[in-house]
Amino acid sequence: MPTETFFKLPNEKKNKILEAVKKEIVTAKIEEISIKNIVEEAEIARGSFYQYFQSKEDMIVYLIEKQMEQLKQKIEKELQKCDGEITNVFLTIYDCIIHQMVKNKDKKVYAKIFANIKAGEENYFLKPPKEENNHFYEKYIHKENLKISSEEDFRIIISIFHAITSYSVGHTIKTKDFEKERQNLIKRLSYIKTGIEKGGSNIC
Amino acid sequence: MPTETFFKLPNEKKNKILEAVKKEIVTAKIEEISIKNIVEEAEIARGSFYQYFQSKEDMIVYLIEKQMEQLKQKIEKELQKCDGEITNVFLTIYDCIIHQMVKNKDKKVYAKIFANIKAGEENYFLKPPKEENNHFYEKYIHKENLKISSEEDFRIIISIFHAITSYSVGHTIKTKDFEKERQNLIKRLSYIKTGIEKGGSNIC
DNA sequence: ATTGACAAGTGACATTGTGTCATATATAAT
DNA sequence: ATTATATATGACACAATGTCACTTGTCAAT
Repeated sequence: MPTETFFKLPNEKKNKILEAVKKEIVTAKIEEISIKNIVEEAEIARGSFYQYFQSKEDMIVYLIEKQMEQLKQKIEKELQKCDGEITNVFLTIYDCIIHQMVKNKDKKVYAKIFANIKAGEENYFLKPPKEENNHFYEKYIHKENLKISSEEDFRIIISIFHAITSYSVGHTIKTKDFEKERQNLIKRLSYIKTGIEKGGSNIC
Repeated sequence: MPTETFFKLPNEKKNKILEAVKKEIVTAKIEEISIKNIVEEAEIARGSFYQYFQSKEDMIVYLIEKQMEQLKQKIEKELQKCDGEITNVFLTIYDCIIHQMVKNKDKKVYAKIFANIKAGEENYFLKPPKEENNHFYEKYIHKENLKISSEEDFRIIISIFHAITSYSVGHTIKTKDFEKERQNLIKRLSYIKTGIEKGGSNIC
């Protein structure tokens, strides 16, 4: 987390710094992000940077979490309108993510973040389904049509959708073929649905 | 790729260098891998390192691909013994990967590699199912029981299994609860199977 | 055995970047 | 006006990278 000093900064200055950070994240490879470039761009002294952030890491993590918080809000907003059918829920989530990477003011930042999420890392946008997170999904997903006999089963099903959605996002970044990849996701969801839906035909 | 000079090196020296690289990969955070440490450990001059490798990147990529090649061979060997049932194929792949991270001489290297695979990156062990790769899977997977009406469908199904397996590997690294995560994967595979299998009951 | 030409090895060096700290400046508090 | 406290600064010590002019080793041709 940034220091109190940083948060007390006049908004204009704070924004100038954050914009400089974003510019650097977008421009450089993640591992080559340079504080030097950031302080030059933001027109602050090197020492000041360290008055605001503990370290480079600290700054990157803060910015990522900030962006992900915005994404999460967008997702929640969209999910209000969703019918609760599980495949639609995850398609909505996918659409939100892609929207941020295509239409958002900070689209390049989002793209960079998503391209750099690691397998063994916490995954901000869709947290892996732990107990606490379950009730986030419970709010939006109708469970009646699911082949589950326990909370555990529900968690497993969520994790399947989570994995497929993440995978599709990753591929979309790689191929940049948005139309095609969305169709592929729909097909994947459809396949899974037939398995998890009682009775189960193959419509999406 | 390393230079010709590197490949011409006596095996002993080559190994000493590779072991030094592995040690550094295991010890340091991926983005903090230091050539300084490597040349000290391997007892070669800094300049020599650059005679062998184009860059740090080049060296890391080479080592990762080398390890992944070994993994791939192990996977192929195990798949020979497999019955061709798609869930068993992917469970076998998962088991091979976990085996490398638990029992192999270079287990820590594998763990580090898998923990650092990014969403938007090529994924060495199980390449994303493109046309060329399909026939790798075709060799080992029986298609008769799958709900497919085209090659495209087959690819989609493979990608689902691919995503689930990757996800499970990622989680296993994170939780380190091997037993539990394997059970979870089996449940996931079982859920998916019911969807892709004609008729489809829920046995794994 | 000597030569010479090419391959391999070396470490000092220029460059770039990091995080710190003593000092300077601004702001608030009495 | 004076003191205290918070914020800003950039020079500095340190560390790592990649390069290059130079040394050393190898080996075929004479």
